[in-house]
Amino acid sequence: MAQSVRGPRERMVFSAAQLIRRDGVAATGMREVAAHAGAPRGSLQHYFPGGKEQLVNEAVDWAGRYAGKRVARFLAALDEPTPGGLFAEMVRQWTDEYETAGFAGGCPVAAATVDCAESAASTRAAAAAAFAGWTGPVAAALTDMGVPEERAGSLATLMISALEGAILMARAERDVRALTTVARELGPLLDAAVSESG
Amino acid sequence: MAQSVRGPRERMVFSAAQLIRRDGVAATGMREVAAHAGAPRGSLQHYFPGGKEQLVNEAVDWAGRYAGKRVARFLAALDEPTPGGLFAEMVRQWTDEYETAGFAGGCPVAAATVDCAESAASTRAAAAAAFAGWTGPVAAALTDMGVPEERAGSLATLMISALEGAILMARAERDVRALTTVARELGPLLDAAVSESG
DNA sequence: ACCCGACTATGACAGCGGTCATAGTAGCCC
DNA sequence: GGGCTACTATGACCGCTGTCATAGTCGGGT
Repeated sequence: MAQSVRGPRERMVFSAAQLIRRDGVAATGMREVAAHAGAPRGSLQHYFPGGKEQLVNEAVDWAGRYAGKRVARFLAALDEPTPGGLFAEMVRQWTDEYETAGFAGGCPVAAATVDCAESAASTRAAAAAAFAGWTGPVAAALTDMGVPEERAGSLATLMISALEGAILMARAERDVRALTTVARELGPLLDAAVSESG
Repeated sequence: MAQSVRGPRERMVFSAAQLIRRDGVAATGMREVAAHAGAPRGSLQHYFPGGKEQLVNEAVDWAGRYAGKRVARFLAALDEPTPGGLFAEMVRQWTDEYETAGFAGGCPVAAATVDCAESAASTRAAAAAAFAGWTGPVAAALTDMGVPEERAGSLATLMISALEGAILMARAERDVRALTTVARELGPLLDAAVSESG
Protein backbone atom coordinates (compact mmCIF):
# COMPACT_ATOMS: atom_id res chain seq x y z
CA MET A 1 0.00 0.00 0.00
CA ALA A 2 2.11 2.86 1.27
CA GLN A 3 5.84 3.15 1.71
CA SER A 4 7.44 1.86 4.85
CA VAL A 5 8.54 4.90 6.81
CA ARG A 6 7.22 8.25 5.79
CA GLY A 7 6.96 11.03 8.28
CA PRO A 8 5.00 10.45 11.44
CA ARG A 9 2.29 12.74 10.22
CA GLU A 10 1.61 10.70 7.14
CA ARG A 11 1.79 7.51 9.13
CA MET A 12 -0.91 8.76 11.45
CA VAL A 13 -3.20 9.67 8.58
CA PHE A 14 -2.65 6.28 7.07
CA SER A 15 -3.24 4.51 10.36
CA ALA A 16 -6.40 6.49 10.87
CA ALA A 17 -7.68 5.35 7.50
CA GLN A 18 -6.89 1.75 8.36
CA LEU A 19 -8.61 1.85 11.72
CA ILE A 20 -11.63 3.70 10.37
CA ARG A 21 -11.91 1.08 7.69
CA ARG A 22 -12.12 -1.58 10.33
CA ASP A 23 -14.14 -0.11 13.18
CA GLY A 24 -15.78 3.02 11.86
CA VAL A 25 -15.04 6.60 12.79
CA ALA A 26 -16.70 6.83 16.19
CA ALA A 27 -15.10 3.67 17.51
CA THR A 28 -11.62 4.75 16.46
CA GLY A 29 -9.79 6.67 19.17
CA MET A 30 -7.06 9.22 18.74
CA ARG A 31 -4.74 7.47 21.15
CA GLU A 32 -5.34 4.29 19.20
CA VAL A 33 -4.32 5.97 15.97
CA ALA A 34 -1.10 7.26 17.48
CA ALA A 35 -0.26 3.87 18.92
CA HIS A 36 -0.99 2.12 15.65
CA ALA A 37 1.23 4.55 13.78
CA GLY A 38 4.01 4.18 16.32
CA ALA A 39 3.79 7.94 16.81
CA PRO A 40 3.92 9.83 20.07
CA ARG A 41 0.62 10.90 21.46
CA GLY A 42 1.81 14.45 21.81
CA SER A 43 2.16 14.70 18.06
CA LEU A 44 -1.57 14.49 17.62
CA GLN A 45 -2.31 17.97 18.76
CA HIS A 46 0.80 19.22 17.04
CA TYR A 47 0.00 17.92 13.59
CA PHE A 48 -3.76 18.00 13.87
CA PRO A 49 -4.73 21.08 15.84
CA GLY A 50 -8.18 20.73 14.35
CA GLY A 51 -8.65 17.63 16.45
CA LYS A 52 -10.21 14.38 15.44
CA GLU A 53 -12.29 15.92 12.72
CA GLN A 54 -9.20 17.13 10.91
CA LEU A 55 -7.49 13.78 11.23
CA VAL A 56 -10.53 11.95 9.94
CA ASN A 57 -10.92 14.37 7.06
CA GLU A 58 -7.33 13.88 6.00
CA ALA A 59 -7.71 10.13 6.21
CA VAL A 60 -10.78 10.28 3.98
CA ASP A 61 -8.92 12.59 1.66
CA TRP A 62 -6.03 10.22 1.48
CA ALA A 63 -8.32 7.30 0.73
CA GLY A 64 -10.00 9.17 -2.09
CA ARG A 65 -6.72 10.08 -3.71
CA TYR A 66 -5.47 6.53 -3.26
CA ALA A 67 -8.55 5.12 -4.99
CA GLY A 68 -8.16 7.60 -7.82
CA LYS A 69 -4.54 6.66 -8.37
CA ARG A 70 -5.35 2.99 -8.36
CA VAL A 71 -7.45 3.43 -11.47
CA ALA A 72 -4.37 4.23 -13.51
CA ARG A 73 -2.67 1.11 -12.20
CA PHE A 74 -5.64 -1.04 -13.08
CA LEU A 75 -5.58 0.31 -16.59
CA ALA A 76 -1.90 -0.47 -16.91
CA ALA A 77 -2.59 -4.05 -15.88
CA LEU A 78 -5.01 -4.56 -18.76
CA ASP A 79 -3.47 -5.18 -22.16
CA GLU A 80 -6.83 -4.63 -23.87
CA PRO A 81 -8.60 -2.05 -21.73
CA THR A 82 -12.37 -2.41 -21.60
CA PRO A 83 -14.87 -0.95 -19.13
CA GLY A 84 -15.82 -4.38 -17.91
CA GLY A 85 -12.17 -5.28 -17.50
CA LEU A 86 -11.51 -2.17 -15.45
CA PHE A 87 -14.45 -2.92 -13.23
CA ALA A 88 -13.33 -6.50 -12.81
CA GLU A 89 -9.94 -5.22 -11.73
CA MET A 90 -11.49 -2.80 -9.24
CA VAL A 91 -13.53 -5.63 -7.76
CA ARG A 92 -10.59 -7.98 -7.73
CA GLN A 93 -8.66 -5.69 -5.44
CA TRP A 94 -11.32 -6.38 -2.84
CA THR A 95 -11.79 -10.07 -3.42
CA ASP A 96 -8.05 -10.50 -3.21
CA GLU A 97 -7.87 -8.69 0.09
CA TYR A 98 -10.81 -10.53 1.57
CA GLU A 99 -9.54 -13.91 0.51
CA THR A 100 -6.02 -13.40 1.75
CA ALA A 101 -6.44 -11.06 4.72
CA GLY A 102 -10.01 -11.64 5.86
CA PHE A 103 -13.03 -9.40 5.98
CA ALA A 104 -11.77 -7.00 8.60
CA GLY A 105 -11.87 -3.79 6.60
CA GLY A 106 -14.31 -1.95 4.41
CA CYS A 107 -14.09 1.32 2.56
CA PRO A 108 -13.02 4.20 4.80
CA VAL A 109 -15.01 6.70 2.75
CA ALA A 110 -18.14 4.66 3.26
CA ALA A 111 -17.42 4.49 6.97
CA ALA A 112 -16.95 8.23 7.19
CA THR A 113 -20.17 8.81 5.31
CA VAL A 114 -22.18 6.51 7.53
CA ASP A 115 -20.74 7.88 10.77
CA CYS A 116 -20.33 11.56 10.00
CA ALA A 117 -22.64 12.60 7.18
CA GLU A 118 -25.08 14.13 9.60
CA SER A 119 -22.81 15.06 12.49
CA ALA A 120 -19.73 16.60 10.88
CA ALA A 121 -20.24 18.79 7.86
CA SER A 122 -16.58 18.99 6.91
CA THR A 123 -16.18 15.23 6.97
CA ARG A 124 -19.25 14.81 4.82
CA ALA A 125 -17.70 17.23 2.34
CA ALA A 126 -14.43 15.30 2.46
CA ALA A 127 -16.29 12.11 1.67
CA ALA A 128 -18.03 13.76 -1.26
CA ALA A 129 -14.67 14.99 -2.52
CA ALA A 130 -13.21 11.53 -2.15
CA PHE A 131 -16.01 10.04 -4.21
CA ALA A 132 -15.50 12.74 -6.82
CA GLY A 133 -11.76 12.12 -6.92
CA TRP A 134 -12.48 8.49 -7.56
CA THR A 135 -15.33 8.82 -10.03
CA GLY A 136 -13.37 11.31 -12.11
CA PRO A 137 -10.52 9.04 -13.17
CA VAL A 138 -12.91 6.18 -13.77
CA ALA A 139 -15.05 8.31 -16.04
CA ALA A 140 -11.97 9.57 -17.85
CA ALA A 141 -10.81 6.02 -18.40
CA LEU A 142 -14.19 5.12 -19.84
CA THR A 143 -14.13 7.94 -22.34
CA ASP A 144 -10.63 6.89 -23.33
CA MET A 145 -12.05 3.48 -24.11
CA GLY A 146 -14.66 4.98 -26.36
CA VAL A 147 -17.61 5.47 -24.07
CA PRO A 148 -19.55 8.61 -25.01
CA GLU A 149 -18.80 11.39 -22.57
CA GLU A 150 -22.34 11.90 -21.39
CA ARG A 151 -22.55 8.26 -20.33
CA ALA A 152 -19.06 7.88 -18.92
CA GLY A 153 -19.86 9.83 -15.78
CA SER A 154 -23.06 7.93 -15.21
CA LEU A 155 -21.41 4.58 -15.66
CA ALA A 156 -18.58 5.56 -13.35
CA THR A 157 -21.13 6.40 -10.68
CA LEU A 158 -22.86 3.09 -11.28
CA MET A 159 -19.58 1.19 -11.01
CA ILE A 160 -18.60 2.78 -7.75
CA SER A 161 -22.07 2.48 -6.30
CA ALA A 162 -22.24 -1.20 -7.12
CA LEU A 163 -18.76 -1.76 -5.78
CA GLU A 164 -19.44 0.03 -2.51
CA GLY A 165 -22.68 -1.85 -2.00
CA ALA A 166 -21.07 -5.16 -2.80
CA ILE A 167 -18.30 -4.43 -0.31
CA LEU A 168 -20.93 -3.93 2.35
CA MET A 169 -22.71 -7.15 1.54
CA ALA A 170 -19.49 -9.12 1.27
CA ARG A 171 -18.35 -7.92 4.65
CA ALA A 172 -21.70 -8.72 6.26
CA GLU A 173 -21.78 -12.17 4.72
CA ARG A 174 -18.07 -12.79 5.05
CA ASP A 175 -18.20 -14.02 1.50
CA VAL A 176 -16.97 -12.45 -1.72
CA ARG A 177 -20.09 -13.68 -3.51
CA ALA A 178 -21.65 -10.23 -3.82
CA LEU A 179 -18.45 -8.82 -5.29
CA THR A 180 -17.99 -11.49 -7.91
CA THR A 181 -21.68 -11.40 -8.76
CA VAL A 182 -21.67 -7.69 -9.33
CA ALA A 183 -18.59 -7.89 -11.53
CA ARG A 184 -20.07 -10.66 -13.61
CA GLU A 185 -23.45 -9.00 -14.10
CA LEU A 186 -22.22 -5.51 -14.75
CA GLY A 187 -19.33 -6.33 -17.06
CA PRO A 188 -21.36 -6.91 -20.24
CA LEU A 189 -23.41 -3.77 -19.71
CA LEU A 190 -20.28 -1.70 -19.36
CA ASP A 191 -18.62 -3.20 -22.41
CA ALA A 192 -21.78 -2.63 -24.42
CA ALA A 193 -21.44 1.10 -23.86
CA VAL A 194 -18.33 1.02 -26.01
CA SER A 195 -19.62 -0.96 -28.96
CA GLU A 196 -22.77 1.12 -29.07
CA SER A 197 -20.75 4.14 -30.03
CA GLY A 198 -18.18 2.33 -32.19
CA MET B 1 -43.57 4.03 8.47
CA ALA B 2 -44.76 2.28 11.61
CA GLN B 3 -47.98 2.60 13.53
CA SER B 4 -48.37 5.29 16.10
CA VAL B 5 -48.24 3.61 19.46
CA ARG B 6 -47.09 0.03 19.64
CA GLY B 7 -45.59 -1.36 22.77
CA PRO B 8 -42.60 0.38 24.28
CA ARG B 9 -40.36 -2.48 23.28
CA GLU B 10 -41.16 -2.15 19.63
CA ARG B 11 -40.87 1.60 19.83
CA MET B 12 -37.36 1.30 21.21
CA VAL B 13 -36.29 -1.05 18.45
CA PHE B 14 -37.74 1.32 15.90
CA SER B 15 -36.08 4.32 17.49
CA ALA B 16 -32.78 2.50 17.57
CA ALA B 17 -33.05 1.85 13.86
CA GLN B 18 -33.79 5.51 13.21
CA LEU B 19 -30.90 6.78 15.27
CA ILE B 20 -28.47 4.23 13.87
CA ARG B 21 -29.53 5.30 10.41
CA ARG B 22 -28.57 8.84 11.22
CA ASP B 23 -25.46 8.65 13.39
CA GLY B 24 -24.17 5.12 13.13
CA VAL B 25 -24.13 2.46 15.80
CA ALA B 26 -21.26 3.65 17.98
CA ALA B 27 -22.54 7.21 18.20
CA THR B 28 -26.02 6.11 19.21
CA GLY B 29 -26.45 5.85 22.96
CA MET B 30 -28.85 3.64 24.84
CA ARG B 31 -30.20 6.53 26.87
CA GLU B 32 -30.75 8.38 23.63
CA VAL B 33 -32.77 5.51 22.21
CA ALA B 34 -35.00 5.38 25.27
CA ALA B 35 -35.55 9.11 25.19
CA HIS B 36 -36.32 9.09 21.49
CA ALA B 37 -38.84 6.31 21.98
CA GLY B 38 -40.45 8.06 24.92
CA ALA B 39 -39.69 4.95 26.93
CA PRO B 40 -38.36 4.77 30.47
CA ARG B 41 -34.67 4.16 30.78
CA GLY B 42 -35.26 1.28 33.14
CA SER B 43 -37.02 -0.63 30.40
CA LEU B 44 -33.79 -1.00 28.51
CA GLN B 45 -32.31 -3.64 30.71
CA HIS B 46 -35.70 -5.23 31.13
CA TYR B 47 -36.45 -5.75 27.46
CA PHE B 48 -32.89 -6.05 26.27
CA PRO B 49 -30.92 -7.96 28.89
CA GLY B 50 -28.37 -8.65 26.18
CA GLY B 51 -27.45 -4.99 26.25
CA LYS B 52 -26.75 -2.74 23.34
CA GLU B 53 -25.73 -5.54 21.07
CA GLN B 54 -29.14 -7.15 21.38
CA LEU B 55 -30.93 -3.88 20.76
CA VAL B 56 -28.83 -3.15 17.70
CA ASN B 57 -29.34 -6.64 16.36
CA GLU B 58 -33.09 -6.34 16.70
CA ALA B 59 -33.04 -2.97 14.99
CA VAL B 60 -31.10 -4.43 12.09
CA ASP B 61 -33.46 -7.35 12.02
CA TRP B 62 -36.42 -5.04 11.92
CA ALA B 63 -34.90 -3.03 9.10
CA GLY B 64 -34.27 -6.16 7.05
CA ARG B 65 -37.83 -7.36 7.45
CA TYR B 66 -39.13 -3.91 6.67
CA ALA B 67 -37.15 -3.75 3.44
CA GLY B 68 -38.34 -7.20 2.46
CA LYS B 69 -41.97 -6.26 3.00
CA ARG B 70 -41.59 -3.09 1.00
CA VAL B 71 -40.82 -5.12 -2.11
CA ALA B 72 -44.37 -6.44 -2.17
CA ARG B 73 -45.72 -2.92 -1.89
CA PHE B 74 -43.56 -1.71 -4.72
CA LEU B 75 -44.85 -4.52 -6.89
CA ALA B 76 -48.42 -3.59 -6.07
CA ALA B 77 -47.72 -0.03 -7.14
CA LEU B 78 -46.70 -1.14 -10.63
CA ASP B 79 -49.51 -2.00 -13.04
CA GLU B 80 -47.03 -3.59 -15.45
CA PRO B 81 -44.30 -5.08 -13.24
CA THR B 82 -40.84 -5.09 -14.78
CA PRO B 83 -37.44 -5.47 -13.10
CA GLY B 84 -36.44 -1.98 -14.07
CA GLY B 85 -39.71 -0.64 -12.73
CA LEU B 86 -39.22 -2.39 -9.41
CA PHE B 87 -35.72 -1.00 -9.12
CA ALA B 88 -36.94 2.47 -9.99
CA GLU B 89 -39.49 2.17 -7.23
CA MET B 90 -36.87 1.03 -4.72
CA VAL B 91 -34.72 3.98 -5.64
CA ARG B 92 -37.63 6.37 -5.56
CA GLN B 93 -38.28 5.60 -1.91
CA TRP B 94 -34.89 7.13 -1.18
CA THR B 95 -35.04 10.08 -3.53
CA ASP B 96 -38.44 10.92 -2.09
CA GLU B 97 -37.14 10.86 1.44
CA TYR B 98 -34.06 12.87 0.63
CA GLU B 99 -35.98 15.49 -1.28
CA THR B 100 -38.65 15.96 1.33
CA ALA B 101 -36.87 15.22 4.59
CA GLY B 102 -33.22 15.89 3.86
CA PHE B 103 -30.20 13.66 3.81
CA ALA B 104 -30.09 12.87 7.48
CA GLY B 105 -30.47 9.12 7.32
CA GLY B 106 -28.91 6.22 5.46
CA CYS B 107 -29.52 2.52 5.59
CA PRO B 108 -29.33 1.11 9.09
CA VAL B 109 -28.07 -2.23 7.83
CA ALA B 110 -25.19 -0.51 6.09
CA ALA B 111 -24.42 1.41 9.25
CA ALA B 112 -24.40 -1.74 11.33
CA THR B 113 -22.12 -3.44 8.83
CA VAL B 114 -19.65 -0.57 8.79
CA ASP B 115 -19.56 -0.17 12.55
CA CYS B 116 -19.88 -3.73 13.79
CA ALA B 117 -18.75 -6.16 11.11
CA GLU B 118 -15.42 -6.66 12.80
CA SER B 119 -16.27 -5.91 16.41
CA ALA B 120 -19.58 -7.70 17.02
CA ALA B 121 -20.06 -11.08 15.42
CA SER B 122 -23.75 -11.34 16.18
CA THR B 123 -24.48 -7.95 14.65
CA ARG B 124 -22.55 -8.87 11.55
CA ALA B 125 -24.69 -11.98 11.27
CA ALA B 126 -27.82 -9.91 11.77
CA ALA B 127 -26.76 -7.64 8.94
CA ALA B 128 -26.15 -10.61 6.68
CA ALA B 129 -29.59 -11.94 7.56
CA ALA B 130 -31.12 -8.57 6.83
CA PHE B 131 -29.51 -8.47 3.41
CA ALA B 132 -30.73 -12.00 2.76
CA GLY B 133 -34.25 -11.12 3.85
CA TRP B 134 -34.19 -8.28 1.40
CA THR B 135 -32.52 -10.00 -1.54
CA GLY B 136 -34.88 -12.95 -1.30
CA PRO B 137 -38.13 -11.14 -2.07
CA VAL B 138 -36.45 -9.13 -4.81
CA ALA B 139 -35.16 -12.28 -6.47
CA ALA B 140 -38.56 -13.90 -6.12
CA ALA B 141 -40.18 -10.90 -7.74
CA LEU B 142 -37.74 -11.10 -10.62
CA THR B 143 -38.51 -14.74 -11.31
CA ASP B 144 -42.20 -13.92 -11.22
CA MET B 145 -41.52 -11.40 -13.97
CA GLY B 146 -39.87 -14.03 -16.09
CA VAL B 147 -36.22 -13.70 -15.18
CA PRO B 148 -34.48 -17.09 -15.24
CA GLU B 149 -33.98 -18.36 -11.72
CA GLU B 150 -30.22 -18.61 -11.91
CA ARG B 151 -29.98 -14.94 -12.83
CA ALA B 152 -32.65 -13.61 -10.51
CA GLY B 153 -30.51 -13.98 -7.41
CA SER B 154 -27.55 -12.35 -9.07
CA LEU B 155 -29.55 -9.43 -10.34
CA ALA B 156 -31.16 -8.95 -6.94
CA THR B 157 -27.70 -8.73 -5.41
CA LEU B 158 -26.68 -6.25 -8.08
CA MET B 159 -29.75 -4.12 -7.47
CA ILE B 160 -29.24 -3.93 -3.74
CA SER B 161 -25.51 -3.35 -4.07
CA ALA B 162 -26.05 -0.49 -6.48
CA LEU B 163 -28.78 0.97 -4.31
CA GLU B 164 -26.70 0.82 -1.14
CA GLY B 165 -23.73 2.38 -2.84
CA ALA B 166 -25.84 5.11 -4.38
CA ILE B 167 -27.34 5.87 -0.97
CA LEU B 168 -23.83 6.39 0.36
CA MET B 169 -22.84 8.69 -2.46
CA ALA B 170 -26.07 10.63 -2.33
CA ARG B 171 -25.69 11.24 1.36
CA ALA B 172 -22.09 12.33 0.99
CA GLU B 173 -22.94 14.68 -1.87
CA ARG B 174 -26.28 15.73 -0.45
CA ASP B 175 -27.66 15.17 -3.91
CA VAL B 176 -29.88 12.44 -5.27
CA ARG B 177 -27.85 12.40 -8.48
CA ALA B 178 -26.20 9.05 -7.76
CA LEU B 179 -29.56 7.45 -7.03
CA THR B 180 -31.27 8.64 -10.17
CA THR B 181 -28.20 7.81 -12.25
CA VAL B 182 -28.07 4.27 -10.99
CA ALA B 183 -31.77 3.75 -11.65
CA ARG B 184 -31.49 5.10 -15.16
CA GLU B 185 -28.42 3.08 -16.10
CA LEU B 186 -29.44 -0.20 -14.53
CA GLY B 187 -33.09 -0.23 -15.64
CA PRO B 188 -32.51 -1.37 -19.23
CA LEU B 189 -30.12 -4.11 -18.17
CA LEU B 190 -32.66 -5.47 -15.73
CA ASP B 191 -35.49 -5.38 -18.20
CA ALA B 192 -33.34 -7.13 -20.79
CA ALA B 193 -33.06 -10.13 -18.51
CA VAL B 194 -36.77 -10.73 -19.04
CA SER B 195 -36.98 -10.44 -22.79
CA GLU B 196 -33.96 -12.67 -23.19
CA SER B 197 -35.86 -15.57 -21.74
CA GLY B 198 -39.30 -14.77 -23.18
C1' DA C 1 25.89 31.23 25.23
C1' DC C 2 21.39 32.35 23.73
C1' DC C 3 17.15 31.82 21.63
C1' DC C 4 13.69 29.89 18.99
C1' DG C 5 11.08 26.72 16.56
C1' DA C 6 9.68 22.01 15.99
C1' DC C 7 8.38 18.22 18.24
C1' DT C 8 7.54 15.14 22.37
C1' DA C 9 5.87 13.87 27.00
C1' DT C 10 2.55 13.58 30.63
C1' DG C 11 -1.07 14.56 33.46
C1' DA C 12 -5.51 16.25 34.33
C1' DC C 13 -10.18 17.23 33.22
C1' DA C 14 -14.86 16.95 32.15
C1' DG C 15 -18.14 14.32 29.77
C1' DC C 16 -20.39 10.43 28.27
C1' DG C 17 -20.78 5.42 27.46
C1' DG C 18 -22.88 0.87 28.82
C1' DT C 19 -23.88 -1.71 32.65
C1' DC C 20 -24.95 -3.23 37.37
C1' DA C 21 -27.51 -2.84 41.77
C1' DT C 22 -31.21 -1.78 44.24
C1' DA C 23 -35.53 -0.26 45.19
C1' DG C 24 -39.94 1.02 43.88
C1' DT C 25 -44.74 0.69 41.66
C1' DA C 26 -48.79 -1.46 39.31
C1' DG C 27 -51.70 -5.00 38.34
C1' DC C 28 -53.51 -9.51 38.80
C1' DC C 29 -54.39 -14.13 40.59
C1' DC C 30 -55.43 -17.02 44.54
C1' DG D 1 -54.28 -9.31 52.07
C1' DG D 2 -50.15 -12.01 50.34
C1' DG D 3 -47.46 -12.94 46.90
C1' DC D 4 -46.02 -12.96 42.38
C1' DT D 5 -44.71 -11.03 37.96
C1' DA D 6 -44.06 -7.27 34.87
C1' DC D 7 -42.26 -3.12 34.51
C1' DT D 8 -40.19 1.40 36.09
C1' DA D 9 -37.00 4.47 38.56
C1' DT D 10 -32.53 6.05 40.02
C1' DG D 11 -28.06 6.27 41.29
C1' DA D 12 -23.59 4.80 41.11
C1' DC D 13 -19.48 2.81 38.86
C1' DC D 14 -15.74 2.41 35.83
C1' DG D 15 -13.68 2.88 31.62
C1' DC D 16 -12.78 5.49 27.83
C1' DT D 17 -12.96 9.65 24.92
C1' DG D 18 -11.22 14.14 22.93
C1' DT D 19 -9.06 18.05 24.49
C1' DC D 20 -6.35 21.30 27.08
C1' DA D 21 -2.27 22.77 29.80
C1' DT D 22 2.16 22.58 30.95
C1' DA D 23 6.65 21.30 30.71
C1' DG D 24 10.27 19.05 28.53
C1' DT D 25 13.82 17.82 24.78
C1' DC D 26 16.42 18.45 20.76
C1' DG D 27 18.79 20.90 16.86
C1' DG D 28 20.09 24.61 14.47
C1' DG D 29 21.01 29.21 13.68
C1' DT D 30 23.74 33.45 15.04
